[in-house]
Amino acid sequence: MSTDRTYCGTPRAADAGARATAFGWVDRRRDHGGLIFIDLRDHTGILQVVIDPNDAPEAHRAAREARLEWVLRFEGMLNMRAPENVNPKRDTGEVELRASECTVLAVAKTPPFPVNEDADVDEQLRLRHRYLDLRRVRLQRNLRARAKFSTELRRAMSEIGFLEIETPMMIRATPEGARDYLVPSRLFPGSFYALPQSPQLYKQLSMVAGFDRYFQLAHCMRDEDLRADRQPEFTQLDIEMSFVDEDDIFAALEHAIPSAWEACEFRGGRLTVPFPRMTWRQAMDAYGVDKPDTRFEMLLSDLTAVARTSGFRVFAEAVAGGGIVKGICVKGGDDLSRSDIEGPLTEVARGAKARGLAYLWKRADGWHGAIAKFFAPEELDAIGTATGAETGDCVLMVADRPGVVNAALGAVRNHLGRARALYDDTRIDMLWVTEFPMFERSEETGDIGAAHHPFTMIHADDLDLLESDPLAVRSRAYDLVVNGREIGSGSIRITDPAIQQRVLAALGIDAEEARRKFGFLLEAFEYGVPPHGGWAGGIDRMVMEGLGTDNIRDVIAFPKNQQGQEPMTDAPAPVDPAQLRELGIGILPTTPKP
RNA sequence: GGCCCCGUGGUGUAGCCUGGUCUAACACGCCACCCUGUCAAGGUGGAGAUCGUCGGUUCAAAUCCGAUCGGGGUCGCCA
Repeated sequence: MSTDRTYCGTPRAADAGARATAFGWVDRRRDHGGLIFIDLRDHTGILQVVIDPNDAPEAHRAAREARLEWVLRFEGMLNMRAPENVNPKRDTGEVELRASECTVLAVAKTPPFPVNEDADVDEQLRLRHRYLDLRRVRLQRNLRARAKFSTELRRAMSEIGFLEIETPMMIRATPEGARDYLVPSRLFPGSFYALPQSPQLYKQLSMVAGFDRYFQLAHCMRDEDLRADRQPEFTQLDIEMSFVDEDDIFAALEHAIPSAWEACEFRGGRLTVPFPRMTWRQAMDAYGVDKPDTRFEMLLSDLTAVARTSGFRVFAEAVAGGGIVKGICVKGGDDLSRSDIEGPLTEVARGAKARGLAYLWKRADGWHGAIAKFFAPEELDAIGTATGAETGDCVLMVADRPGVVNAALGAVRNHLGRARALYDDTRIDMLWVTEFPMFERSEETGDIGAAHHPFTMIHADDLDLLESDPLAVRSRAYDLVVNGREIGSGSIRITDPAIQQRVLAALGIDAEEARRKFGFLLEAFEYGVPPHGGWAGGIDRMVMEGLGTDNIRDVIAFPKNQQGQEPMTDAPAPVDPAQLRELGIGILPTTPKP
């Protein structure tokens, strides 16, 4: 049926004069009573078909019945259009197919939303008819871009000696990390597989097996609440390498990601390699966040010294209580009104738990603002010097615990960057953030947990702090950050059993528990483990960034909604009781709402 | 679980703040007829909405109040 098929988007002036057969969906029809024009659409584009009742009465009869989204086959002659009929808005606008035959391959109901235009439609409805949504130009483009990105990543990884190894989808539940999706075992009632949150342990075992350079476009599942950039199942570029340090891993990714990125012409962009590096400490100090958006300046400055001795009690008391004071300088911020600052900006700062936002304007005649009177002239000068404020600028300050100060100013900085358009939207800043802390304390429980994971190697200089001051220990974990978003993370792993044991001890995991949870990994390491490290990054998020969309569902063919349901197939759904019985599973009665 | 936003014909919106003139408007789509060079074709006519649901206030509710359901965003969560 498809021999000699002419794709709708392809014919050009040079093709005129040939017979052609085209297949596609009706994008639009214009029925003049006599002549009928049908815009025939496939994934390559749109071709105008003319059906003239004098030439082809049969075809005309068929075309008269046709409606939007019907599937048609046309046979005819590709003709040049008369000059006055050329449509310059369309790639195929110089030609048209003069139909001799028209075959209706399928009729279509009136679609529930327009397929032939990029209208905003309720997302639930789009998901219910995802096949129609995917038929639209935008998702066609997104998913084709994604496929190309994946293909190019595979090609680039293979090119530098990486081997793609598939790891299992049904594995042992991991005790740490996100909530697992469970799969019941029929042969072992009461026992469960888990779907992988990542192939972490398998890829490390591949290193023990001597595979040396592993990669996979790995599907991962995590049963956590969803966000605009988070789906319960997602795809990672997952890599692991033996006999390497950070430089080798960065170099591999600085080959693969830019190759794929540039092949896809994402944001017209070439990427500059190597990607800049910054330690976690530098990121926190200067940007207030561990995923800095380096597309614009407005760095955080430390004002603790000035604040300590100032007459502004809010500042002085914060410092006396062990807190810090930092500020950012908003260039040209003289246009920020008191209500701008006390309204939206303070709201942003409060969102990060800050109690308020202090502000000073530097004008030609000196410093202004409600708190200016609490500072001595030399203190104001010091603030100006530290923040780099000049006449016409505004300084915003927060005093609190270091964590709150950084988070609040970091959030205000990002907000202002966006609101004041401080960067060029086509710009792509990729950077490595290195030397993350090894441990962090849970706000809720107060317990110490692994910031990355328990197999992350300790920074060589900090080994001695492992027992005395674990929270000060730096790890050899790193993130890749793009325009202020984290898209992936990795680490050099621990392969020294003594260090591993000390890390587990710091986490409060004793030898017995360790054997129970990760015994197979620790045992494998006893048989000759190469030093190794790796990284994993979200393909979905990279493609989002590349295409400039904020919604992860726009780069996934069949995504779930925010409740984790798929409205098209209506999953999840109850199953037959017999199926449950076979698995030895009973359903508890749901707790009635009070 | 908390907070914020949204819910009006098939689709997208207006109307809601300031209740009555809403017997709910507009565009697209749909149906019929007319129309031989359009390309967001055009013309004429038509069908299609108890305004998410329930309750309350009122002489009167799309409009005000409460609850609830659905969707989205976000915080928690995501080693």
